Amino acid sequence: MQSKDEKLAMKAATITIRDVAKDSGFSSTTVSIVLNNAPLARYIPAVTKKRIEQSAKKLGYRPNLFARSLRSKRSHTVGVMVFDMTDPYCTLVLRGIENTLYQSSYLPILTDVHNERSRFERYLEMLLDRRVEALIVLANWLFVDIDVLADLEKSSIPTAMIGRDLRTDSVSSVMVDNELGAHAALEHLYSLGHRKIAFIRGPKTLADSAPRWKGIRSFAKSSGLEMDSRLIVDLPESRDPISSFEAGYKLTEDLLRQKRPFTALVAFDDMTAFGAIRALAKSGLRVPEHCSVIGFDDIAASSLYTPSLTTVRQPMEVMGTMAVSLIVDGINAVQEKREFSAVHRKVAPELAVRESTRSLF
Amino acid sequence: MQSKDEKLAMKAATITIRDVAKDSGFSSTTVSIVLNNAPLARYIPAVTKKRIEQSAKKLGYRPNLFARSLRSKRSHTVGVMVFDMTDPYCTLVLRGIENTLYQSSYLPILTDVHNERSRFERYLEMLLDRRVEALIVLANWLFVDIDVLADLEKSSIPTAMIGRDLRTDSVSSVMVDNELGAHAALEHLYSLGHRKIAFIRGPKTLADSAPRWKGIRSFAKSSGLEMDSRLIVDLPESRDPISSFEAGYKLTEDLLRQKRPFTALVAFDDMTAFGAIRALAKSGLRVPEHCSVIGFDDIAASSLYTPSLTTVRQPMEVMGTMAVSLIVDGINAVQEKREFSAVHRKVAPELAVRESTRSLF
DNA sequence: TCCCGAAGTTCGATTTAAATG
DNA sequence: GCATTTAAATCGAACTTCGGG
Repeated sequence: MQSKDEKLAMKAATITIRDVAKDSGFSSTTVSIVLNNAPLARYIPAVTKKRIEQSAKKLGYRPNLFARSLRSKRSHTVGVMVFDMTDPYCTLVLRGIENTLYQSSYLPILTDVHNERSRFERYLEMLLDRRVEALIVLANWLFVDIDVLADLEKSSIPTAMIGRDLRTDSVSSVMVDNELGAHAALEHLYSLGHRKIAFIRGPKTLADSAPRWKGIRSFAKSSGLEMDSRLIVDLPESRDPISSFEAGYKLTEDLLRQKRPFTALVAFDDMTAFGAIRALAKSGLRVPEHCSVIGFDDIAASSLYTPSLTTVRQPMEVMGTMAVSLIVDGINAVQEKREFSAVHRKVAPELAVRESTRSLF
Repeated sequence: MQSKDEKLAMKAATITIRDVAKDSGFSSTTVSIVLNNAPLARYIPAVTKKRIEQSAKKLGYRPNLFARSLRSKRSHTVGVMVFDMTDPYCTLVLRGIENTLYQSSYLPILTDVHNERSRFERYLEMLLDRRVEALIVLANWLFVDIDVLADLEKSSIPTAMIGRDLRTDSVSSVMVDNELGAHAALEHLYSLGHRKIAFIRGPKTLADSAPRWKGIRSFAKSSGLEMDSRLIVDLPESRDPISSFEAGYKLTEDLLRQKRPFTALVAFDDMTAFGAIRALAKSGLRVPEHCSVIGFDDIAASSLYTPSLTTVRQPMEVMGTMAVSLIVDGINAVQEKREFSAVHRKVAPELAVRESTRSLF
């Protein structure tokens, strides 16, 4: 009894292909062929097509995507896994992802892993259950975790990772060239006449730390710059990106207490730079008058800071776009049963010179 | 020929309920009942259950959600529409949404409308086609747009809007109490001894502007504070939240040029405050030594700024959580065929006193 | 009536195979 | 054989109905 009423109500609310068939006077097969412009549509006369299209529009027909996906095994959906949404680094990358996906008519399912293994696994399962056609992993601030990669590999759908370079041929990656960026940062300070330079390096376990330091070393070597090991400190390991602000503050205080003069400071990233600037200010040191500071990333806040922060910009929006185009290629390859192998892209950063560094000349 | 091979390959890759039925020796009906722990499962002996569960686990069975959704008409998915993803205001709200959704096993589909009508409409259509069970709209920095509301209303699924107060009983809303917040901001400055105060108001067309100004007026009236109309300026209308930084900078320069002294400045939001601080610095005025500055929102950058920004905090994560719990209630009501009407929540902001304001006493 | 299990229908669209003139 | 159209099978799970003990 109730079910009869329901059915009527449903019919009123949701128009199926059969309703269009009935209204137009053709079979649902023909309607499907016409509306999807399938190969067979070649044989269908224009009048028929018009009649069907009019009925569809009149009734406001919208195909049921569950039914369609059930048959086609496609979801037109992409899973996006972010390791920490509150990291300011994410925002622009996400916009790049969203924007490019939009153009390809895919929809992103966004998950935030909170840097937790269990969340990662549960989310991965949920996404796979929903048959996302590809995966984009934003591995900002992620510590070495081989297992994560293994989980990803066995998922066997096109996957791109942003922010880590990998040596796999199953997972693509998009990375900034950390070495180049750090090299450019130090070169910038050197060209402004700075010779006594302090360094706050990244946490040892963070993938970005080593290449950035390598870039620093390489410039120092080629220019003959002497580095004072007492002016080199390391960020502690932490799961929380905000903590690099606090650590930057504390480490800068430590540096100042040593009374070894320095005229410039290279921070591991922008957050660390902000912490350093705060510590300098607390000691009555102004940036850039008393000390130049340079960061890395160019998060949104950096250009808003007073002084605005000189930094090495990661082209985040572009990186998001690149990741999407990689996985879209992957999806197409899968669709056409072609082989495809992972691609590893390293993008060049760009020096953003602003107010926090000044020339000594 | 190819299809035969395909079928075999598929069978190997994707295990259906029938495979479990075959393996366990029971019918697919029984398997379904057991694995879903349906009401009828009461009657099924433990041995049978165990056998079926073991088969399912052994084969790695995962139910096909398309098929399930097709029958149940449920997607376990929620659409999230953000008007501008790059607005720093979004991040924490999104985390609140994600986090709460996670606990209810819903997945968010994130869309970024870029403040464009056409994108809004296309995305709304896409989300509805995917049968999202509810909608959360993050209407930060959105200008009055009646049509948007109308579109939302006719979608007839539970909808919550964050950042706008509405007078509808079809769309719920979660808002900060702007009036209270602005009142508290001015009260704070007044209690520190400030009497000559400049104001940068929000754009006239932005919904938040009027109530915030009302809060200012109400405190001024009750305390007898005199306001100098030449120290009151308005942000221009713009689609881009970053622009409030630039406008804040420019307007503060204008204020300073007037040579009418002021010891404190109330900015419409944190971005505006950052712009103001930059302009003050350019004129050699230090914050808070020469001028106190207070913002509104408490975006992530505010506590990282030097000086750290005193501001009125919107409990953004909580607001995200509230929106989710409203729409989850809505979903449950729909499921149980209960009536439900929109709820309008106004949450109290909290004054975050930091370094950018100081006492004159 | 209670317990256990299976056959068959349904959800809505796509596709194959086949039937018309 | 050709243009035009359609009945029937399919995708995978869930639910309704029914039968035997």
